[in-house]
Amino acid sequence: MDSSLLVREKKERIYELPALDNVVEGKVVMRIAPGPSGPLHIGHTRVSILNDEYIKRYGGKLIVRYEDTNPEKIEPDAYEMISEDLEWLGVNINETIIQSERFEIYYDYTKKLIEMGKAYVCTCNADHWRELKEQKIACPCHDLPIETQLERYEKLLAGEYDEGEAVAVIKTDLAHPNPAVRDFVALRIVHHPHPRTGTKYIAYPMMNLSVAIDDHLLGMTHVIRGKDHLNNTLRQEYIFDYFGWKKPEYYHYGLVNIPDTVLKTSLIKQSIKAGEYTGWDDVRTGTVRAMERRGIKPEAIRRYWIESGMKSVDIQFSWDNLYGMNRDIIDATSNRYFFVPDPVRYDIEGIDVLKGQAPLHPDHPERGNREYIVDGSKTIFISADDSKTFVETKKIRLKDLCNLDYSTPAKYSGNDVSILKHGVKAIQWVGRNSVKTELLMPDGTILNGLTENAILKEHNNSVQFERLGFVKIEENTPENIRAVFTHR
RNA sequence: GCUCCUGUAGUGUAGCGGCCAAUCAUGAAGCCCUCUCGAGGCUUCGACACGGGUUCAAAUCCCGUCGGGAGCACCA
Repeated sequence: MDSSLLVREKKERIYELPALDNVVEGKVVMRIAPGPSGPLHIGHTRVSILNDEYIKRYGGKLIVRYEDTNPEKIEPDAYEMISEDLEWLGVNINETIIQSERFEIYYDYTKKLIEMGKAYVCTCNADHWRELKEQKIACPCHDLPIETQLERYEKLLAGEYDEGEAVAVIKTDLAHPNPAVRDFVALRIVHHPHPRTGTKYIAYPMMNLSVAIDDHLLGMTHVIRGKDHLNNTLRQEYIFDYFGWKKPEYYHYGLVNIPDTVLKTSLIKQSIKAGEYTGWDDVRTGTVRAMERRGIKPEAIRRYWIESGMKSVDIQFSWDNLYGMNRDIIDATSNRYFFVPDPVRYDIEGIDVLKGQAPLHPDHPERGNREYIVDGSKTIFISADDSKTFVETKKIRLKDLCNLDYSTPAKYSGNDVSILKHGVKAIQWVGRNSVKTELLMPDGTILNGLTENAILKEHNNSVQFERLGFVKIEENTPENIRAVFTHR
């Protein structure tokens, strides 16, 4: 019997996002709708990539819509930062909309809803109103005549109410079994100045109002959002139904739990202010800018989210998986160099001059070599950790140079590579002509050390420090090298 | 409390009633290779939450239990 028949064929799996429903090729309109409270973080990249992938697949238009309807939570720089982040991610934006420029539109539609008897202006105490809702009871304002509602509405827009004194409310179904969808606020009063419109407006739309109106007006055909918006979708659908608008296809992906990462923009902002973080790109945060700084490629992030799909199950984000994908991308392009953290000096005796060479990349010899000449006092540095090993094992190999026996100074012990087979360790080293280097680690600490000077000719900013891991170079001068650790 | 979403290996994912003694990636372990703790090659580990149904046949359909998550904001 032919045993090869028993071997199962290995299937390559192609990762593809699920097809969208009701697609008209070339006519798909989708949006990314960030609140400009800070730059994007890794969690935001999912919806960005998904939308971008679908528009690339079907053709159409991707709109970025800044949802700046809460003046108290706006970071004025965020608009610019978010657009930079999206560009870095490779997300192609066709149109940009800013909601704070569209308040009049929201006011008009709210007025129409009041005229239709589908909205009211409520002057009740907020807590009381909420309690009534919980008991499925209409507040006294709910059923006032439309004329009264309109009068109140004019007063609301004109600023005759103070904060908390009045809100415009969309009627849904007070008897709805789901308490989350019963009557929701559409407009509220805020006196806090808006970074873009100042004090021009005091009636601020709530997201369910502005989102529903804009999704319709901008012609959204498909909407992808996190599962946390499920109830908001239900609320927004009331507005669509009242106006008889065609609803987009909605998709809700599951929540992403991102472990060991600071994501909350308000916290990051606070830490920056306190001088604890160096900025929005501080490597201890999960911002897109921090990813970029650490040498994570946008292609890796994209692949990660495509492979994760769009299911509504809650998922656990895995840095290991992302690093694996990133390693796939940068390994071939990253040349190898020796970096020695916490250097310990050794002089070598027993030979006049040492020569050696190492490939820039072991899998790509055509790229050439790093050439080594060590003479004079034959001074080299190895890391404190390796030095400890040297003291213990009495024998070590300086990779691509020579073997050493322990003593002070160290003793040259030939250049027979085969000692590696007998358990001797090959370690990285640098000579006197090495460059002072700071390596920033993901926990914010700095590893000080020396890097071989061949790195000065490196143009690519992702390289691998042998036996340590991949790093991204931020500064590369004969005086100083600054690098950020990417991953192993 | 009410409402909604959801349960396939450590993590993510494929599966859409028979092709499933369940895919792929990542991870972990081992071996080979390599002058890196990288890459590559090979091998191994590891999952259908549970209980009932329906059916000739269930990971796949139905019901229940249990578990995870979200919402019930004058935030987005």
